[in-house]
Amino acid sequence: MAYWLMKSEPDVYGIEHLRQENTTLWDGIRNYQARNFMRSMAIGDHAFFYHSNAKPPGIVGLMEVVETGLVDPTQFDPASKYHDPASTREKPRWDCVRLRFLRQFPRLLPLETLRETFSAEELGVVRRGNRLSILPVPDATAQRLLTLLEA
DNA sequence: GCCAACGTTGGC
DNA sequence: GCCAACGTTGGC
Repeated sequence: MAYWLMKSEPDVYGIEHLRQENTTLWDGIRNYQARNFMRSMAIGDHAFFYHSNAKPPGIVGLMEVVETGLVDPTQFDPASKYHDPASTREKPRWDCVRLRFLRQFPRLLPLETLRETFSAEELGVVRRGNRLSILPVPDATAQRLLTLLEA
């Protein structure tokens, strides 16, 4: 089972929303590297929920991948900010996964603490200027994270 | 294929 | 508001 880190702005879609909905389609990803990471996800993988553009930014929860290889419907919707006129139903460019709420941690683990604890190799999100909204988390890092988040 | 200009993410 | 770190676009 692999671990991932997935960013979302809490004002747009935060852990509270997921807790209420139980599952969500992680749509709107328009970066090929992030898309390719989603494509390599497997059902049962776990993902850390990261609040970006938050005060402070940090990890707040844990999710489970419950469906993979889903077409992102927003690419066909002219009213959506994620509309992609170059994408066709025959050859969709963007896809997504479905995630299920597993838990919300007792406290947010701030980026500042992550920077003090992990190198950029151990946890890519601590790299300055990192813009990737989906990142793989090495297993050893994930285990240390879970310990920190329980405390 | 190169590269300058421009756009986006996201921390601070 | 600023800026770092990219990704994308388009002229050539």
